Amino acid sequence: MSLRYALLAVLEVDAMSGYDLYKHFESSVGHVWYAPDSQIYPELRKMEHEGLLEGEDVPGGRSGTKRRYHITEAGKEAFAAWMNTPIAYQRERDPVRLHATYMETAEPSAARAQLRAHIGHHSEQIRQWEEIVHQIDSGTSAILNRRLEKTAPEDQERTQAFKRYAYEGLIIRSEAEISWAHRGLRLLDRLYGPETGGMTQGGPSAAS
Amino acid sequence: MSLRYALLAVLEVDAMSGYDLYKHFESSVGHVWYAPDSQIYPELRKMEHEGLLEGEDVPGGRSGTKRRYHITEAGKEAFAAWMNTPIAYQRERDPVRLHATYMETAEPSAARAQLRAHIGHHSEQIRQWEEIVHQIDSGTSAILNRRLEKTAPEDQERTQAFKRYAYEGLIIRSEAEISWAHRGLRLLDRLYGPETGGMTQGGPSAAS
DNA sequence: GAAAACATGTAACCGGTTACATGATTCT
DNA sequence: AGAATCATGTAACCGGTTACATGTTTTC
Repeated sequence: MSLRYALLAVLEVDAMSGYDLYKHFESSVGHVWYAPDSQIYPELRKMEHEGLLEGEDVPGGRSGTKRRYHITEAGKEAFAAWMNTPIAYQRERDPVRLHATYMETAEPSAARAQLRAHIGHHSEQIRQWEEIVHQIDSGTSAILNRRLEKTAPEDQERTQAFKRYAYEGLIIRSEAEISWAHRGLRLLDRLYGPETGGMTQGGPSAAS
Repeated sequence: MSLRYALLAVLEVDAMSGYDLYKHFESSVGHVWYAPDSQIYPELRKMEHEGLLEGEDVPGGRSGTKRRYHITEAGKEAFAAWMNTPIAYQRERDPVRLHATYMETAEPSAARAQLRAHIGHHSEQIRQWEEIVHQIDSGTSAILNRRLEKTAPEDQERTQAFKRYAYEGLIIRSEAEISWAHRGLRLLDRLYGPETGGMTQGGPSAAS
């Protein structure tokens, strides 16, 4: 249900085609709300039908025409209403914790691999997000700059601050995951003994 | 896709009816993987059809008969295979961060309410989970004890340790959310000034 | 006598995933 | 000439949500 608000958020800055939005999602909003093209196109049509957007065929694109959507007053209102409405919390459905709950039934090597993959995944995520935080701080984020151009000067600091704040949240979350996974690796060492039969010596030396 | 593994995990300890499982989900696995009864009943039928479970009508229940499912060898294998397979990470879809990204467009009071609700929600979660951790530690968790009865003595410590570990993960996660939300409240104070027009004085006094 | 718990479902719907389809254009 | 990019979709499927339906039995 959030896809449409992600789309509205982007379209508040600029009118765009479905393809533009799809590309946009790969680099900006997509970091917090992924959507494939096959979901974006029908959703745009639906939103147009509901009066949140207006589309017009412009002859710009490579192949004849493309459909450019711009946000309507109703669309702006819908977005503002969503922003001022508290989020409804979903009930827990956490595959990682479900898996961990029964780890005694897994092979220790598979459990270790799982936790290492968890660390790897979240480390990579943090790396990406920190890059973006850096771009936000240094004013080198093309997408944010585009948005700031359309923002009243007195609101620019806030716009920037909240973008940064959202990415900080992602980073904090992933850091918590990593520290939990390290704890899990130590637990595995305690319960099954330190890993045996490594291929090479000189693995991670004692570093807390 | 994880529902069936949650069901298999429970049925490894004991044969049960759909209703038993539904009740069970409210108190144990449901903490990491919620499922409503309307999803459990058809899934059990499906799993029976696929040979992971076998069901028999037993005349026990209040109203005539009930269908009791027990896990088959194929079911045990499917669960073991799942346990030894790394989890596939889903692409980001994070309503809280999506919301935070555009917080400059919300009314400051709504943004504050949002973050306070976030803190409230996760505080309550932590409270519940810590209670369970305490039950695990003190050996007063009926469900865990039931499982431990069926566990080989040399595996009991591990079983207990991983249950605790999973709940620790939930707690760590929520703690990270709370600290992020506090940071957000401080950010709101900085950007809009401290909250005005409170109804009562003597709100939260300076406590870090 | 009413409410809660036992017991099991169906049906409509929604959001999201994966795969397939098509065709032009621009870059290498 | 072939690959990548532009551009837009459809269709089948899956997992999950919400609401509705039904009837018994136990507890207050």
